[in-house]
Amino acid sequence: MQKGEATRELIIRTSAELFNTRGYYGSSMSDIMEATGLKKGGIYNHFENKDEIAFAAFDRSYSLVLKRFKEKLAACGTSEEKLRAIIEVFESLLTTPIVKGGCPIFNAAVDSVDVHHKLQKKAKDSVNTLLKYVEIKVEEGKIENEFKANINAADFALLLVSAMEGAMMVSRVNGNHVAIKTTASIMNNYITTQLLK
Amino acid sequence: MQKGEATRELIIRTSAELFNTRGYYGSSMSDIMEATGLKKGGIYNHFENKDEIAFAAFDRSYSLVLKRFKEKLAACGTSEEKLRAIIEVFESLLTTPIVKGGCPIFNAAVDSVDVHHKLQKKAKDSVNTLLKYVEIKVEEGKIENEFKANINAADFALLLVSAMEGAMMVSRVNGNHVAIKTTASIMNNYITTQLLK
DNA sequence: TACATTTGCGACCGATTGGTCTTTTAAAGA
DNA sequence: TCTTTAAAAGACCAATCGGTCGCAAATGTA
Repeated sequence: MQKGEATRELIIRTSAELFNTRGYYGSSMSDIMEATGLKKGGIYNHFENKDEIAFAAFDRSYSLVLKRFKEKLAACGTSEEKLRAIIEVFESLLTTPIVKGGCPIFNAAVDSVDVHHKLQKKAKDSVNTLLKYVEIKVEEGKIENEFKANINAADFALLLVSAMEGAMMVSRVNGNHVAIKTTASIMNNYITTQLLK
Repeated sequence: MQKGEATRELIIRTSAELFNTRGYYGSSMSDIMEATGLKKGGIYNHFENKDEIAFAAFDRSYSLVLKRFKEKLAACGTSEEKLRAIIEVFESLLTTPIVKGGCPIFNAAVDSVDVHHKLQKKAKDSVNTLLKYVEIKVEEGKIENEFKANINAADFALLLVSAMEGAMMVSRVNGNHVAIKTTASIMNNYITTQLLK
């Protein structure tokens, strides 16, 4: 009764990486079999179908990303520190990955758009939750009088997330960390010159 | 001897849209057959295999994107106008698409990373060409004395492209144009306050 | 140890994948 | 118009896709 749970988690952990690097259609059941070392029956004993594996894998990746954000930010005092920590976490998704292949949230979004309604719904909700999360941190900084009162929290959140995610794509395709690190430093500078009072 | 060329172009045009919306593995030969109205023989008469179709489709999309940039910018006088035109073109990739599904360059990059070496190479080169293209426009603006001398052209190009591409992903997954339009306006504002002398 | 239950194996399934090849059809050139 | 050449059709192929199921092995319980 606990062996099964361990196997289930092995499948989720393993396939999360597959899906995040190769995408939904790029990852076959055979790939999952090979990566886990299990055979068909061993996998379908724990999941109804491929979709259920993908959902479970996404849920795991998503919650781990959120967890990393929350843990990093828990150690921060000021809102400025929190925003800089957010940038650090984005960067860390490439440099010390939770799941290989960059940001699981955006990867799932790109991967699912127009081809997998249910996964797209999940990805969409997650993207917007992430945006809202950042927005709230900016809003808090305004309330705390750290940030200028006239800046638009939602707009800045969108810029920050878009820029970091876009830069992650550039870094991935180039196979190095130049773009993500450069963009991190640009955004940090933006905070200094535009946000701080 | 010219009918064949028309068919070839039909295949490229049709499959470019398929690949850009559903990705390489998400688009099957059957999909291409259905979308073009041709049968197997009619397609393989013009292309050796699926890869060759994907390459031709990408090349077409890529050159059309570059063409749109160049045409838009040709109508511009100042470097400021050119940068704002670049932002407009990014926005237009969603609002009045060359190929449905957003930016073909970044889509191909995301789609191919870790799964399709040859396509990734093409996408990588294209991404970096695009970055360099923007960088040069910024550099020109510095030379013309329109932009501040101390700004880093490559950095700004990276920020602009990353932010617009990231925002396009957000817009696509949300099924509206809010994110891309907002980011366009943010970047335009950035030009006004940070770049211009 | 004996038994019940969970877990995993692997042969098997129909459908679909990318791709080949021969035949038919249609378009060009003389 | 007649012939040559190009283009399209579609039957066919092996391999792989996601998925099922009966059975054996391992595990947990008494």
